[in-house]
Amino acid sequence: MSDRRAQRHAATRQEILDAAWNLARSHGLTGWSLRELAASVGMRAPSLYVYFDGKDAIYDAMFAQGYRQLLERIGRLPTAGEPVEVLRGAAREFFDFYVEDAARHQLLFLRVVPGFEPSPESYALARDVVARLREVLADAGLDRPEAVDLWTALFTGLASQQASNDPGGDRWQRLLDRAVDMFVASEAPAT
Amino acid sequence: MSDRRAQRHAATRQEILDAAWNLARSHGLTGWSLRELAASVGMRAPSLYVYFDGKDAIYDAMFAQGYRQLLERIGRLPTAGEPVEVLRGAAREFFDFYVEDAARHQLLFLRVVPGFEPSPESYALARDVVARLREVLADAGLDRPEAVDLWTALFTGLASQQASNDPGGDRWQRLLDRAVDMFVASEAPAT
DNA sequence: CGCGAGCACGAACGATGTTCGGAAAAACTA
DNA sequence: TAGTTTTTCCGAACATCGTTCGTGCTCGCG
Repeated sequence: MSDRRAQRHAATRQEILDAAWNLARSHGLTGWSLRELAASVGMRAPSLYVYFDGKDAIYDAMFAQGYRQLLERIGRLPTAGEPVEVLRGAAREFFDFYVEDAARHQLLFLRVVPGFEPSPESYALARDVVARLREVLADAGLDRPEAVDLWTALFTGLASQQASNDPGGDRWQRLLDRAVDMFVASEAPAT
Repeated sequence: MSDRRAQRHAATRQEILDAAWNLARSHGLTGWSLRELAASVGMRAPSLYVYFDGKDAIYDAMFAQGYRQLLERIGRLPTAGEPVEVLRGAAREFFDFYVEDAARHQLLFLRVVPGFEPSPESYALARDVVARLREVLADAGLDRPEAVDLWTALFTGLASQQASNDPGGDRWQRLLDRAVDMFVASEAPAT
């Protein structure tokens, strides 16, 4: 029952989400209003409350969608091969994901939206990403518990810097490889 | 001439800034209004425009003040001694500064305030910090140009994680030392 | 047909940052 | 001291924001 309705419901929800992403990319993650978003899908602001409980619920859906995208990308990462090459591939994948959409990076990894806290269900997706990353690092020989913390801190910070600094050619590529070298070097000769 | 006036002016500006920091610490960096801030210093909102051009100007003054504090702290860092110990001291100083005031960390290193861009004069202070950090790292043997980028990315990221995760005893201390080890290890045996 | 559920809207509320004009107070000048 | 100018402060108001309420509208189903 109510199949048609549920389908139309979901479709329009996705249209609103897509429009919200477009606004976030063009006007900044928090630089758009519900009235603008509604207008961009041919509605008025109150009608959005049929599909979402409020603006924070929209951010929450975007948060979940972003982490689902990341989960899919790192799920395709090859874990076999030379460890340092595996790590370089992972580093590049993370960095690209961070950099290719500044608004998404701010929503997922920085805490840019003033009142917003992700829901438990959305936050679980974020923890899935950390778990998957831990697998990748462990397969490459980085099995210490703090490796994943250092890794995420480093690459989140690097991506933030790239967003605010000038893109100096292949500078970031070299920086990435050097960061991976740092990880590998710290693992090899230590205790 | 107009000494008395200028002095009172500056004093009240500082009172407003202090009250803004208190509000930022208790209600969140963006969780306060001009009306609240004015009330906390015995004024009404429009009167704040005598001392600041608007809310962003207040954020800008806070931004400059925060970087002046950091500049003073890292200016006192000892640069003589065993390199790894110098680096550990610097790491601890940076991390402590980041962590001891979450609102300040968000204002200075993350881009949490929606419309705010620091003024050129305030941004120059941020570049002074980077320059000073470059000196410290170079004195300790880390003189590659990308060292400072990796350093700031790593510690900004670690501080952000600490702010959102649970404080697990001396876990962060070990993480810091391990990060410094990573830097030193990457410098010693490489090219 | 009638009816109930889902959808969309206008109007409005409280709160926000900001502007304007005028009143009070302070500082300076003669 | 008296007059004038500058500085400080505030009430009122504006546009915009997220959000709520009440009301129609349009379907599909009996």
